[in-house]
Amino acid sequence: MENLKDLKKLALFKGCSDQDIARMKNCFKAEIASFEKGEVIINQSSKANRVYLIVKGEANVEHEDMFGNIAIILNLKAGDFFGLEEAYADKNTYKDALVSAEKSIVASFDRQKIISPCSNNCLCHQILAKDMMKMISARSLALTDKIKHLSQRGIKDKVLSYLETQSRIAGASYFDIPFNKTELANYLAVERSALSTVLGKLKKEGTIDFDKKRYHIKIKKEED
Amino acid sequence: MENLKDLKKLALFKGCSDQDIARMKNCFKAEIASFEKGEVIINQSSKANRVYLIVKGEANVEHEDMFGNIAIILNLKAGDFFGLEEAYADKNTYKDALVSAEKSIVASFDRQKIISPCSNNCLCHQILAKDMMKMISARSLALTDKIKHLSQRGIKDKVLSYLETQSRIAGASYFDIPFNKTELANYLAVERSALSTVLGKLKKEGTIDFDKKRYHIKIKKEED
DNA sequence: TAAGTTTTGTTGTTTTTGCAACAAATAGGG
DNA sequence: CCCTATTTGTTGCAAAAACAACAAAACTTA
Repeated sequence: MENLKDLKKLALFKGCSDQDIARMKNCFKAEIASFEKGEVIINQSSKANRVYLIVKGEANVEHEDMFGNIAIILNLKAGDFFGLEEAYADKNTYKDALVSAEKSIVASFDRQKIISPCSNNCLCHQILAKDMMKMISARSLALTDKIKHLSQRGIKDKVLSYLETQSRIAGASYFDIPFNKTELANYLAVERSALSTVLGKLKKEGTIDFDKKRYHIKIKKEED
Repeated sequence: MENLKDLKKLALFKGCSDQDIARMKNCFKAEIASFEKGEVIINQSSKANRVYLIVKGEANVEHEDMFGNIAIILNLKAGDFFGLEEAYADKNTYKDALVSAEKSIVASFDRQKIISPCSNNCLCHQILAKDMMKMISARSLALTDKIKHLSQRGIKDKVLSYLETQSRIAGASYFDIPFNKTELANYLAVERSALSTVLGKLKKEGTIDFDKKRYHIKIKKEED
């Protein structure tokens, strides 16, 4: 199984030997599958009995509301989990779907095995537990960030809030974002065409510049 | 310290004896303080070296953006934590403020002590660790819910999304929400007066009814 | 490179929201 | 019970966003 080397690339398993990983795969009843862009990895409202790990590629957590509108809740990259929260919080269905955003490899594990302490106490299972805690916390903070963007009045403030955060994360005024314009509109929960108009205005004003997925904040609004 | 009996009321300490709690208070370098409505418990951007537990009353996690607008990110009740995510994710400043929403009692603990395993392994410290995991996960799911509401286009859809979720949580078509109209407008990140108008329209239409903080969903929109 | 598909930009119309100012209702305190 | 502060509802106006429909550009791939 050559997927093993993809697993080993993840920071999550940095201290683990091949044997460790093989044992954990067995211990967690791991399964690995690959998906094409746009393929649904797990459906909204389905039974939450496994935990998913993005091994390679990207996937989006998406929510479809009662009118059929789809919102991208979160963009997951290699090393990110889906379904961990449901496992720990004892929820038995997923409220959102997981959709492959590009060609991806996804591992899944038995939910119960993941959250309970390991019987044959392998060295890195403890580390894994701590890492998962860290990841859930980080995700929670990321969600808070997204709420901050969505709480802005108006598209202009929303997009600037988002871009400033991305800029801060990148530590530079030039940075790439993981969304194209359509996806960004979904992420910010605004009309794509309206977003396009606002972006064009900001570019003309000289506040920002962008090309494809690369952005540049030229004028940073000063804090009060 | 009569606050001890408030602590004991929390589900968090359900299995713990007085001695257990006393020992943990010592072990975690606990401090307890009370706050009036509107009082700031912890300021946005301050050093994240403690973890806060709402012992009694309610507090809101609030974020002030660069223009001075304040958004209520989350409403915390007795038993809820603030700052746990920062502790686990190794962030050293809080991105949001914690503000007492009514008369409240808040305990705080040493961040490092909370996230590392207990030296004198008290029975319930392990349980506590698992409970915290559960709470962080539950919060993450709550944030996802909020994102779902904020992602709705228009105030009408936002408020209906929120009310339906509250109804589902309550398991009834009649339910109380923890916000007054002004707070609800903040939570949903919309103009208070516009929200008022929309609520009035929904009431007149016969879709919902409400009085004070009690709401009733009369007509449930069918799924597609 | 030509054809088809996807993404992005543009524009005009309609609807909704934000905003501001004010009035009515409610809650809280002496 | 009255006074005051807070909350809630209302209205008109201006601004912004949703929506729809289309055009241009960019990316695929045969």
